[in-house]
This record gives sequence, structure tokens and C-alpha cells, in this order.
Amino acid sequence: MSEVRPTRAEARLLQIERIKSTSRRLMAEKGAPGLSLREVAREMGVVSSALYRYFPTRDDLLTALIVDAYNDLGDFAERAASRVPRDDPRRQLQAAASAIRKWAKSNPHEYALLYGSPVPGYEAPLFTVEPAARVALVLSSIITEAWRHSNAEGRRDDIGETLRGVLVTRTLDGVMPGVPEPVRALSLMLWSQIFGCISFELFGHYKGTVRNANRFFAIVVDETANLVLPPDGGPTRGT
Amino acid sequence: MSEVRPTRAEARLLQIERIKSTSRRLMAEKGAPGLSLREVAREMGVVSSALYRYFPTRDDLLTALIVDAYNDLGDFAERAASRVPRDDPRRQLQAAASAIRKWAKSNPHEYALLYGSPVPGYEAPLFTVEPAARVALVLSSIITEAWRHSNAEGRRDDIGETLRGVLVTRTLDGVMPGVPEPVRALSLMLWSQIFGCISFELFGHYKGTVRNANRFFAIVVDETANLVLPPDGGPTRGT
DNA sequence: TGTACATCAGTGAACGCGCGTTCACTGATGTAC
DNA sequence: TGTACATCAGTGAACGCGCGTTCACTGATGTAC
Repeated sequence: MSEVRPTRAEARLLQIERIKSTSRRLMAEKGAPGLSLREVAREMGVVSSALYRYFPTRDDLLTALIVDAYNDLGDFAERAASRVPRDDPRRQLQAAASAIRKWAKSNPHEYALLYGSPVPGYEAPLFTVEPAARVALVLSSIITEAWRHSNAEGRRDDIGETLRGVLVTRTLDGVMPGVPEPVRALSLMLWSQIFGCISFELFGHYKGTVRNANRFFAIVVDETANLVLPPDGGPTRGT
Repeated sequence: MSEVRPTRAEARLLQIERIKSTSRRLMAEKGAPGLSLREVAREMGVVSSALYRYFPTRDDLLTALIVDAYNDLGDFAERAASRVPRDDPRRQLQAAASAIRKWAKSNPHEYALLYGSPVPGYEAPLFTVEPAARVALVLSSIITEAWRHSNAEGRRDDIGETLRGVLVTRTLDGVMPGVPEPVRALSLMLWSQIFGCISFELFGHYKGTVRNANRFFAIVVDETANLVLPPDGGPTRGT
């Protein structure tokens, strides 16, 4: 350990981290749209042009923050789900969903950056797609596992016909192999339901109607879980 | 009709309308966060300080646009629902929901203003609450009517216990009189499901998974409608 | 191990821009008598 | 109907601000021989 002084490459990574964490802090105070390179620099005690050594443009910094946030959220949901016994998919879903919600509530501006209105003029580059998909993957793999270990078949064929051509099967064959098409559709529904609820709560639309958002959310997830889990898929119900 | 020239009061109202419609047009191009008084004035061929005769501040203009948008959306959903026979609540819900979606898709930036991330630093004044509630009212009154004309009772008592204290009963007694508590909760779920789906579609989260968003949305609404309508509540199913 | 050169982080000044808001003003529209 | 005054819409200049980005520079760190 002769590392009294960090090498240049190390210092560079460190500085990138410092820039990102400063940005996160400022974003937490004033929101993503108000994030400015100059303020980040000021906060770091550095001249604003110095940041251009690390991010060629403001949008690149934003992109980095987005990717990090997606990964952070993905990890968080993944870990939450993995702490629940594998044979209880219902509780796994609950755990993942409530982890997502918890993350959203403790990082509201980052959540808004990911799931709120797109920043006008900003186009997310292609490589953000994979980290973005991670949260959805957590949910879909819980459901896929549940169906793999189930004998239930052809459930919800009533909507099977209506579903022809609605989903992108190429993607979903990879992500949810062996899962009936209706269940896939309902899984996407669960996904958007979770985020729809969280957004409504965070953005203030439940004011005056929902008093206990914790329990309301749990009920919503549970109800939607009914639609995606195999009939024999899990003993637990509710909170 | 001696109105060759409009009176001052009329001219004033007219000018307010012109300011708002110019703002809407600019918002449609660049989004709400980028809306600037100066640009509106420029676009109207008027000096920027002139706008202060009509709106004391930028936020007041934003508020006016928000209120208008809520009312516009509310009207639109209301009319759509009213074109469907009153004895078919399922189709009424479908009509209202798809009207909301249609409105959102043709006014994406206004939708984002209402249901996307809150503009940081902007606090919506109290009087925006009532227009905001109108869309939700359309949905809830369809459901309330359906239950009024139904014999079904105490449905979904399985979650009745869990629901104690979750909702704000004072509000909901007024809005959904006679509707069982679980159904009220599931109605709020339907509400956020509709907007969750629309936001996901509009903000690009369905890319790569949902191919036919029209039909996907119809299925989602139909599935959720199952949860809120009385068992005998309507013959139609899905499109 | 020592020297010559290349790489790179950070500086400081500048460019060009747009923003919200204020203020004293002009001239037209409305009102009271 | 006519005059004196008050109200109000719009002007033009200004204030003070912050932003993203570029560029020539200094001095420290790394690399090749």
C-alpha cells in the first residue's frame, strides 16, 4: 500500500464521483431541471470550466445521473426481493414494490427525473435502456419463477384472443419465458400500476382521498398480484 | 350590435385569451418548463412588460394554464362518458379512460404539466384543486351510479378489514355515496392505473414491450373495471 | 536513475444569450358633472 | 353635448441575474528512452 497519493486515473474516478454526488445533493434540493454545471462547480470550490474535463456537456452529466439512479433503484428492489423466500412470490412482489416506493420517497427528485416528465430537449441515449429495464426485470422474474413452479395453465384465456399482436413477443420471450401471454400483459399492468401509484402519491394527487398511503399501496399491489400470479401461487395475502 | 370596437373590458378578456393561447402553443413546442413570458410577448408582437397588466407573475400565468387544462380534460372525459348509454358502466369507463388518453396524447406537454413532475419551486394554489378533481369525478360517478342500480352487496369484504382508516371517508362519502369502502379503494386504484399507463406510454417506458398501446390500454382498463363494478354491472367486455 | 517530452487537471477571462421584473412615460379609452 | 379628470394598455429602457461553453494558459503528473 504505497498509495500515499492516488494515481491520476484514480483521482479522475474519484473526481467523477465527487461531481456526481454533488450534483445529486443539489438535485435533491432544487430538482433536476434546475441543476446547473456552474452551481456544481461552485459547490465543489472549482471553476466551472474544470467540469468539462469530466463531462463534455451538461446532458452527459444528466445521463450519468440517470444511469446511476436506475441502477441504484434496480439494486434496491432486487435486494429487497431476494430477502424473501423464493417460494412466496406474492410476498416477493410486495417486497420489491414497496422497495421501489421507499426508494422513490427518499429520492423524490431522482424519481421524478426517471419517471416524471421527460426533460424537454433531452434525449436519453440508448445505453440507458438496459439499466432502466432492471426494475421491471425484478418484477418479471418473480412472476416468471412463480409460473415455472406452478401447474396452472392457460389461465385467463378469455383475453388471449384480444392480446394477439399487442405485446412485443421477441422481448418478452427472452424476459418472461414460458409465461402465458395474458399474464405477461397483466405483468406490464402491474408494473405501470406500481409506478402510477407512486407518482400520484409523490406528486400530490392523492391529497384528500388517501389517508394511509402505506396500506393503500400494499392493497393495490396485492390486488394486482392476484392477476399475475398462478392460482396456486403463494399463500400470503395482504400487508 | 354597435360593437364596431370592443369595450375595454372585452378587449381585456380577449387579450387574456390571446396570451393563454400563445402560451399553449409555445408550450406545445418546447414544454412547460421552457415557457417564458418574454417569448410569449415576442410572439404576440408586444413588449414583455405589457403582459404584467394581465398576469402579475409568471407563476400566475402557469396557474391559469393549469386550471384551463384541468377543465379541458375534465370536459373532454365527461362528454365522452355521457355519449355512452347510462346502463353500461363498463363501456362508460372505457369511454372516459380512452378520452383521457386521447387528450393526453394530443396535449402531451399540458398532460406533463398536470401529471408529470411538479415544477420545482412552483406551488399550485388551492383553487386548482377543484378543477383537478373533475376527471376523477367522472370516473367515480360512473362507478357510483353502477352501484346505485345494483343489488350486489358487501362485495370484496375480504379486504374490508385491511382498509380501515386508509381512505379519507369524509371526502369519499360526498363523492361516492353508498359505495362500499373496498370499491372506493379499488376506484382510486383504477384512477391511478389509468394515469400510470398513460404516463408510461407518453414518457416512453413501454418502448420494446408494448406494441399496440391502444389495445393494451383497453385491456388494462377492462381488467381494472372488473374490480370496481358490481358483479351484475354491465354486459360488455373489452375491445 | 535521469532527462525530454507528452498528457492532463484546473484557471480565469470572455462570449453571447435569455430570463423575470420594475418603472417612469405616452396616449387612448372611459366617467362624472 | 362638452369638458376635466381618472383609469388603464402598452412602450422602452434598465437592473441584476445565471447559464453553457470555449480558449489560451500554467503547472503538476506520467511515460519513453
